[in-house]
Amino acid sequence: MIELYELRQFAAFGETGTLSEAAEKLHLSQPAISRNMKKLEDDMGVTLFERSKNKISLNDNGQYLLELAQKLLSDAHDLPLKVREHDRQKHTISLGVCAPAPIWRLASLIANVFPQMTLQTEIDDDKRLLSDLANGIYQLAVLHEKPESNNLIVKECGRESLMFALPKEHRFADRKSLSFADMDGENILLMPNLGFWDFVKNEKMTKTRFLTQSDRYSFTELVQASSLPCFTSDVADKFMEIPSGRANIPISDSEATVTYYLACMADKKKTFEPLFRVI
Amino acid sequence: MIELYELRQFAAFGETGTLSEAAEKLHLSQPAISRNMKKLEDDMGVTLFERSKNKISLNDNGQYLLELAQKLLSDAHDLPLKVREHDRQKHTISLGVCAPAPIWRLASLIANVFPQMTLQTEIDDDKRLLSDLANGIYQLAVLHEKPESNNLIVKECGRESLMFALPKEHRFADRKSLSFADMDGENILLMPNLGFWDFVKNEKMTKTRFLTQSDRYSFTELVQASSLPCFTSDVADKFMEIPSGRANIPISDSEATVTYYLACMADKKKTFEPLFRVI
DNA sequence: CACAATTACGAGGGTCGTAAAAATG
DNA sequence: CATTTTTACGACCCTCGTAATTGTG
Repeated sequence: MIELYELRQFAAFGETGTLSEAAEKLHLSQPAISRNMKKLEDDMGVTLFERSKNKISLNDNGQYLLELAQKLLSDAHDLPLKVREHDRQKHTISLGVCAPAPIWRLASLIANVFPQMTLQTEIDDDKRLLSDLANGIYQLAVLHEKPESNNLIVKECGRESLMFALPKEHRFADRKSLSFADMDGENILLMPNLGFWDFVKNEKMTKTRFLTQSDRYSFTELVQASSLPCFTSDVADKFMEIPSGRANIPISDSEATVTYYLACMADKKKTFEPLFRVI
Repeated sequence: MIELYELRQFAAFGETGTLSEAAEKLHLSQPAISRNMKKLEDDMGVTLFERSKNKISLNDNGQYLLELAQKLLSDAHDLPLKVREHDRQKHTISLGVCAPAPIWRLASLIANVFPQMTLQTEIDDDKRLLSDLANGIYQLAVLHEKPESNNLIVKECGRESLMFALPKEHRFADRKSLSFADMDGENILLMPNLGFWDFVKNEKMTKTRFLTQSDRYSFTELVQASSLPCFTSDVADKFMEIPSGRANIPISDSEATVTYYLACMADKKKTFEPLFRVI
């Protein structure tokens, strides 16, 4: 019977070129490797080595076995990792979202309903969210358009209205509302990874120069220090620490207000029913 | 370190359902399996079993590991077989042919030029022969159309002219030549696996009813006993035992005479040069 | 009470290391 | 003569088996 330790030694030899180095690599003695290579050769039933009196090297069969052995050893190495990953998946809920805001409320709800589970969130677009929900990468997804599929369980989970956060001295600071067009062309601070909200940047405010700052902490610092407009929303206003001294002006465009929908596959209805009930 | 013997025991348990049966299957004692399953579980770092006091079964992780382990064990099992097959390939020349006739002469030539090699032949159509030649399944191929590719070494290796072998009492037995059309509609004995010659059956003699007999010995028996026409060729006439008492009538159609071409990949020119020289 | 799993302990196989020999450049 | 492989021999690890224990249907 072939055992992995033999293949490990064989691979070590194949990678080092001499029995001595292989032995050193594996913290074994040369004779041990020498013996086991003979045994391996015997088990394989064909020659694996070119042997001269004080030199040994792989022949064609050996080269071939080396490839196979490396593949097998790699698979064997991954085995515990895969099983642990499989186990970990059982204790994590993977949530895909189309924008950051829905996470804030859902995170605490999920933590309450499934106290022993850890939450893993990822931002992606609606299309990918739906397909990755179907193939099991996500157990839950938050979309901004109500999906029409009868193997999904769907429930509204909040709305969000985008606003401009303007410094008091801004010329529009006392407006009751603004449109995207009103502000288009200004320099605006922007936090990236806004999910589907990126469409504003790409479609509604094409003339605007956006200054992005990826780190969330740095971003709030920047907002405090700067006199540039930035975005906020009613949801952000409730859940996040808002830069003081700014006027939050609602955005009049219909696209600035969205409804979020939480979805899971129908076959997981029972699992997530407790969550859907408290939303 | 995980070893295969542990996975073998785990797989045996997974397939039998109880430690006792697994032990019996592997000719081991239950305690041995019990211990090793604990060790395996320990090495994996997650629980693999549902344990009650006198019942043990796979949990979800265990089920998952079972799949992975079976795959790995299967790969490990194949390892010596693959290496032996690889070794065998070094001692065999694989020859693809488009029809049986070229084999007869080539077989003895190859045996003379490469005495230590064994010859393996297979019949296939020209298209497959060329692609399988390129991807290394064949080292040599015999085609009936001269291939135009500059990474091939090609040389003519004989011609073959198809003939009808008619019993003396057949109405055409004293003809000097016949066309496919002349004989179309008769009942004809046919040996299958004729390679590209099948086009005759499929295109030239569509009205004919062919009686096939796959075994070569039975076929010659049948030919002796029967008074039905059959095919032969000038090459077959030279190399095979020909049914006596038959008239061999050449076929006048141009398609009934072909030239065969032996080909190998250009990078094997040196290997097969001795063979090409004697053709 | 038959059957399954676990625990405890001793036996044995096989893998390892040390030492020595042989061969090479 | 340093380096490498192979052979020989003894030690020890580790896996196995037997026997006993516990628990279940």
